[in-house]
Formats: sequence, structure tokens, C-alpha cells
Amino acid sequence: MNPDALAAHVAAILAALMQEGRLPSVDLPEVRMERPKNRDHGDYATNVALTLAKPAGLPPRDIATMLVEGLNAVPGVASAEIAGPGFVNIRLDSAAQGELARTVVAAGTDWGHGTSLAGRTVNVEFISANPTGPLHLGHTRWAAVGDAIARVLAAAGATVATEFYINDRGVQMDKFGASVMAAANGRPVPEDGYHGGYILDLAAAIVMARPDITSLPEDQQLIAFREAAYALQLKQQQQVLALFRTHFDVWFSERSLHESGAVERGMAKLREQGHVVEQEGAIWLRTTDFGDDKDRVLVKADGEYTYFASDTAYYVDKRARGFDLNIYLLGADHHGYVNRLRAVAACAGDDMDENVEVLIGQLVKITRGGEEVKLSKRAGTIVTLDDLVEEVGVDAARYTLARYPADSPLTLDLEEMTRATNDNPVFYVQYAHARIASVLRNADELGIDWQGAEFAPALLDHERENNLLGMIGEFPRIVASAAELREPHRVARYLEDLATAYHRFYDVCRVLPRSDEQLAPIHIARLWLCASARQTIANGLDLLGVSAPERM
RNA sequence: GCGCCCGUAGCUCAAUGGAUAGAGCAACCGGUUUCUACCCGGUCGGUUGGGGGUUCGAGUCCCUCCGGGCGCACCA
Repeated sequence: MNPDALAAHVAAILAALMQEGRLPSVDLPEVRMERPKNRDHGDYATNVALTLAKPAGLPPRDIATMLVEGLNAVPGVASAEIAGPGFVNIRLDSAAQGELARTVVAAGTDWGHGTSLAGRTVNVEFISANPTGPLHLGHTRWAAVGDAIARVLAAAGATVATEFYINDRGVQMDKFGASVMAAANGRPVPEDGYHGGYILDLAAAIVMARPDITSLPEDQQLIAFREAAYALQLKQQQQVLALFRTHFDVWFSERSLHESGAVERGMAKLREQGHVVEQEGAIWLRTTDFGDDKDRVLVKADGEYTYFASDTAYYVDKRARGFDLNIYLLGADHHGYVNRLRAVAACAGDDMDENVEVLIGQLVKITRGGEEVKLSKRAGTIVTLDDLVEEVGVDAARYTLARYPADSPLTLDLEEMTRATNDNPVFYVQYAHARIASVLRNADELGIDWQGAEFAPALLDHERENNLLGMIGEFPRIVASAAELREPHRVARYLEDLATAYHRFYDVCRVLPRSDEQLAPIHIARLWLCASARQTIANGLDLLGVSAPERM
């Protein structure tokens, strides 16, 4: 029996009580089945009697009494009792609980996946950097968290596309080109240009590939350098993200919006809806109609489109491509965009609460042994994604970034991220996986065919087995809540608790027969439990884009 | 000035309005005759920034004050 099935029983009992007239017929609140922190409160607990008390006009304990009566008749429920103001604490038979291991092994890599977001088509846009330099820490947080959000949404049944918006248009591209050109010609980089050491590398690479470039006239040379540097820098970003296992389904160029006519189409769409006005020679979108604090310019008085015009066109384009939910993951310095992006959706005739969602990621600070690390060898200003991966590795970087909610500022220490002990949660979780894999390997070598043997779930009645099973049973709900709340850190925190539950089990419950022992049903049952724990950890790590090693 | 985010143990952080606010680190004390000790058990540690409110119940919601971060372009 899993918690959802138990919750369904509770709902059915309450519905029956209403049918019989013992409870007034009111809207049934969502039945929440919690795993109590304090195990004295049972395997599961529900507060539904408390939430039902007010609408039903009955004391919570009276409702709980009727619920307990019904629950005690449910097969698999060992006991149900009232506690405190009206909580109902439930204990399951060990057999009912142990059956879960079979469910998990049968589900395999699908275990934990659900349908709570089935039918939703979601676009997750993140990082979306200028192709004018290496990706830095601000991008890195979203590279880990954004990718994990996309994976978790997909696990909840949504159809998900990840997208990187390349800001390849506008004056910063010219500044970038001018900087590289200056470096290639041995001149100082312009004051308002890009000054990182990588500019020199780009200049050298471009001149190497195309020695005649510096003899072009200035205006042509600027364009040639700009385009060549753009191509190289974008490729570098793509390579480091691939190395980081952050996959984008679409790399969307801002320029392409202008080249394809999408900007005109977007403008037309907004005009249709009646929120485009002309004032003082410029064309504006009246975003203040929908809660923005000022209107935004689409076309400047000189006839040039603004960046904001691209944004609106991009949104309209995404909608036209069939995404009913567009999630934007932005850095803290972009929080001013939240209202404006929501207003764009509303101006396009959409529902700003349904069709668009903007998440803000706060800053990440890096320390090494307590000292803040600011300088990057290459960029000259800030720590880059390359630097981080090089120093701590992909698994540690991804996991560490993904285990904190993105909306609070974060300080990470490089030394702690690389320590290979339980100081470091990523190793702790991975170690649990490797440890189980080792036990299963040993079982195999001993010729134990646990999958073919009779599995007696009722034997898993040790407190630590019960606890481990309970933790495993939580996984689908953890995934669903991580997706619903866009908070994949919940998966990481869960995995740490699950790993602890496994280690505690392993510490006390011998899985394989010792050399002087015969193979017994308890060994088989524990192997099923091990296999289900291993599957759950592997599936959870996969949602975070972290590897689940067989050996460590 | 206006707006957004944040404030929880010495440090880094959890906690979807639920029961006694939890982990890891740091400090101290223990544990393995055989499966991975990268493990397990224990001790120490809190006025959840202050104050008020909402309710059966508030770290969580509302108001206010204090402190920190960020943003307020016909730039991109």
C-alpha cells in the first residue's frame, strides 16, 4: 500500500459517511497523507478531520472517530487512532508496506514518474546569455536548477522543451566585435568593451584561422571579427553546457526573430489586442494595463526595434509553437522583468497567471576555505562555469547547486564541494547507491536469483526496514511536489534522507547470508528492498542530472 | 523615493498553515569476527531579526519597524 492508495481509502470512507448521512455533504478537501516526523505517530497521518471540521460543522475529533472506524476495516491497515486535536495516525501491516518493493522494481526507471502535469506543454527558458563571454556563476545556478526543473516537470507528465535564447543582437555585439578586433590589432580594448583575458584568446584564434582579416577595411573588419567571435563564443558556451549535461532542445537566436518576420508578427498580434500606442514618435506597449509600473517602448523614435520588442515577439512565437506554459528562469538582476513579461502575455490576449511564469534565482557566492573567490583566470572578473567544473567536477557542482531553493542567496565553499565524505551530500547519496549496487553484485556472484525466488513482504518488519520502505514510498509524491512547486531541491533533500534510511538499515540488517548461513526468505526479501532503494536513488539522481555510480 | 527577494543553531542551509523547528559542518564521546566505515549511534547547540495581527494551530499568511542583496533606459 502506498500513501496515495491510503489517501484514496480515506476519501472513500468520508464519501460513504456523507452518503449515509453521518457527515453533512460538503466539498471534500484534499486528503493529505503525511509521513509523521515522529514515528510514534504512526506510518502515516492525516489532518483531514481538522480541515473538514469547519465546513462540516462538527468537532474534529468526532469526524476522526468515524474515520478511524472506517480505516480499521481497510485491509492492510494494522491500526488507526486519533491523536491530539484530531489527527488520525495510521499504521500499516508489514506485508502491505513490503509489497512496495515489488512495485518499485517492476516500475524500474519509471518509478516516481506521475501524471500530475499530463497534458501540459511547457517551455523552460533559462541561462539565455549574451554570446560575448564565458558563462559565469549566475548562469551556472540555472544550468543546474533549470535543467533539473525541466526533468522534474517531464517526470510529472508534462511535455517539456528546454530553450536557450541567444542575445545575439544589439550594441553589445558590436562592442564585443570591437574588443576582439582591437586585441587582434594590438590596440587597447575600448573602455566600454569586454576586457577579459578570453578576448585575447578569441582574437588569436580568429587571426590564426583567417590571417588576412586584419587587412580588411575597418568597417568590414568589425563585422568579420564580431561574427567570428560570436560563432566561437557560442560554441564554447554550448560545449561547456554539454559537458555539464545541461541539454537544450532549442537554441533560439534573437536575430532570427527579426530575420523570420516574427517581430512583425508579434507586433501585429499585440496591435490586434489593442495595447500598442504611438507617443512622442515611439511605439509603446501599454504594459501598465496589466500591472507593470511603466509602459515599454517597442520601436524607438529612430525606427529601431528595442530588445523588448524581441522579447514580445519571442513570447508570441513560443505560444504559436504550442507551449501553453512558458517558464522564464532569470537572475536576481532581472526581477524587474517579472511584471513586464506577465504583462506581455496579457497584452497578447493570454492569461498571465496561466501562460507565463517567471522564477528568479538569487546570487551565488563562492568561497574557498572561507575566502570569497571572485577572480576567474579567463574572464578576469567572475568565476565561470568552466572554472567550477574543472575544480569540483560535474556531479558535485550540479548536485550542490540543485540542493538549494533558487530564490534564496547562496554561499558555497569549493573545498566542501570536493570532499569525498559525508560532509558532502552528493558523495553520501552516491555512496549509498554504490553500496547497494555492491550488495546486489555480490548476490549475483553467490548465484542468488532473488527476482525468481518467492518474495515474502511480511518479513520486512524490522523498524529500519519499515522506515526505509516508508521513505521509498514517498518518492512519487516528492517528484510531484518538486514539479508543482518548481523546486527540484526537494528531490535532493529527499535523496539524502533516503540514503540515511538505507545506511541505517544496512547497519543493522544483514542482507546476504553469511558464509555459515543458508539462504533464507529474509535474505530474498531484503534483496528486494535493496533493489527498490537502489532504483529510487538512481531515479532521483537522474532527475538532478547526477550520475549513480555502481562503484566508488 | 518606489518595487522585488532574503533574514532560522557558531557556519552553510531545510521545513507545501500542522504534532516536540530539522540536517550537515564545527566541538566532544562511542560503535565493525564476514555485504563498500565514503557508514552507524550519542552529546552540545534556537526568543525562527523586533513588535503587532489573522486561527483550532504561524518559521510559513497580513501590517509595521530593523538589517542585507538586487532593480527602477526610446541599453541589451
